[in-house]
Amino acid sequence: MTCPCRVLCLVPKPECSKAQGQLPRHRATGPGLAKQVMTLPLFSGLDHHVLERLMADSTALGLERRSLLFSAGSPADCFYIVLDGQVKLSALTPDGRESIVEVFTPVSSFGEAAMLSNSVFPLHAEVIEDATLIRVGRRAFVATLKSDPIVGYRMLAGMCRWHQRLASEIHHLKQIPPWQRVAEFLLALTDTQAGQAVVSLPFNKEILASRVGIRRESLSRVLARLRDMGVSTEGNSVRIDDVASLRQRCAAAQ
Amino acid sequence: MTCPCRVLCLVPKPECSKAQGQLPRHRATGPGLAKQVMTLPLFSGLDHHVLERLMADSTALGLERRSLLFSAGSPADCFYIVLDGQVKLSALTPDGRESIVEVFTPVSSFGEAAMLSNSVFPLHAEVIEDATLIRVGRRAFVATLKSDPIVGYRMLAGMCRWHQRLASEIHHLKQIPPWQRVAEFLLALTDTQAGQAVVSLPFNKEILASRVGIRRESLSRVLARLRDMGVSTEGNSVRIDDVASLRQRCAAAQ
DNA sequence: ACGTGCCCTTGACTTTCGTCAGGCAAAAAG
DNA sequence: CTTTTTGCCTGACGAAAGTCAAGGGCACGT
Repeated sequence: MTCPCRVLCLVPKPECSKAQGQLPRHRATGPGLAKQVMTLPLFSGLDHHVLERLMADSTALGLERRSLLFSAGSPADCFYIVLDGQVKLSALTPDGRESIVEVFTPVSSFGEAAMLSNSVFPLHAEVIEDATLIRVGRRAFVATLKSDPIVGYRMLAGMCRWHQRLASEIHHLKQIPPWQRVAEFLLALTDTQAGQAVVSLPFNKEILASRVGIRRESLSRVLARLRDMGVSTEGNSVRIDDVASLRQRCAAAQ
Repeated sequence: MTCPCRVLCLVPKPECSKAQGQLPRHRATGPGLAKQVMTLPLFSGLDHHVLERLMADSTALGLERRSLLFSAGSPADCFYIVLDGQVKLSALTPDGRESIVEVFTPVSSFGEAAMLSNSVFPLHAEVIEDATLIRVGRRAFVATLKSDPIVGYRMLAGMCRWHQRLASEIHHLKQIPPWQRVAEFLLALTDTQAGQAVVSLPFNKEILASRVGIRRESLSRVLARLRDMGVSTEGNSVRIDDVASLRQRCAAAQ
């Protein structure tokens, strides 16, 4: 279902009659929501009022698991921001198997590429965990972008930083062995620098395996092997006995 | 050595006293050069005069093999366009081994990310085949970018397309077995849809191996295996006996 | 209570990749 | 002309990932 509050009011104003807190299942509203959105690489460093102009014809969506957002080939007249839940982008291989390209968790965005290129979505997008999304319409976004040079500049810089991340992931996939990718993934989930840490996996192991580029059976084996290094898993929660030592092993091995 | 023509004149004007044809070992000059530069995703769809403003304080470089363009950590006050030759971007792993992140061949650009992010280069850049480059200075580029909204918009779209390419490469590395990545790399080098095709490798096999994410020994074995599928290699040239059939095998296997 | 589907794990087996080592040919350097 | 370097191939071996198959634990609905 579509959120009753069709037009987003990121920053409530006196003349705004839209009720706040209507985003289904989502905690932040108003300024809090804006703050979350600003953490996106695309929007980093932009002013509130610019953000409002960019998202002038955006709508909020509450979607249930298995909803199809769009499929490959459909026209890209918007892009999406994930506030809650999870959305999976996948491609269908020629023989009909599905290959998960990416999973988006809060707070992230996807589809800008297709929208700005004025083309169609190249992938399927499916909600895999009941989600709250913002659907950012093309018109206002592009209009704002064209009217203010600084906006484009900031967004460009943000995209560039994101590119570095992608490039480094490519580097990882090529040079780092799977067990280490798993270990580093786990380490990236915690802020603690030494001693023990407990992290909870942001998604199930099927998808985690896909993220690091191995089969789920292999992931099981890797996790079994990591047990010898003081990493114990139980359901969604993972306990790392000695963060520093694991970090060191990763650095040393490679 | 630095090109004697320090300031680029993409489109020669009456008052421009710089001699044309001074770019070492490079064929195109003036309008031809501009045409080449415009093929970059970053510049796609921009006008000539905008291009000139963007590149106002750019210089041409002729560099020999093994020249170090920049190393990780040095301030990013420019980016580079490869007109001729090859430049390798690499990282040094903790144990001192080198890992090649990317190789840039004509016509491509690199370093925009670091420059626009106002930070430092994260990688080493080394010329691996005598090269002709354009060094695009930060000042004029950013100034133009900030003054003209359309420029930023176009560049953003270009970056987004590039982003799709990176994302798809990540997908490949995760889901496609090495021999198939090699096969698809070869197939991507030719336009022919059926029958025989002869392609020449754009770089040596050490680097090709690095591109597809395997060791050079493995590449040798893969190429040996591909021989059974009608792919014969001899030095830099590769002959594919039946393009269509190889394509089909790639599609079927996965 | 029972069946069903989902998620995860494990074992046995196959395939492949990485590593170490050796060797060959052509080009470059002495 | 000899030596060195460079690029490439190949064999042997071990480690590791993929594949196939089976089974356990758990939540769910009936």
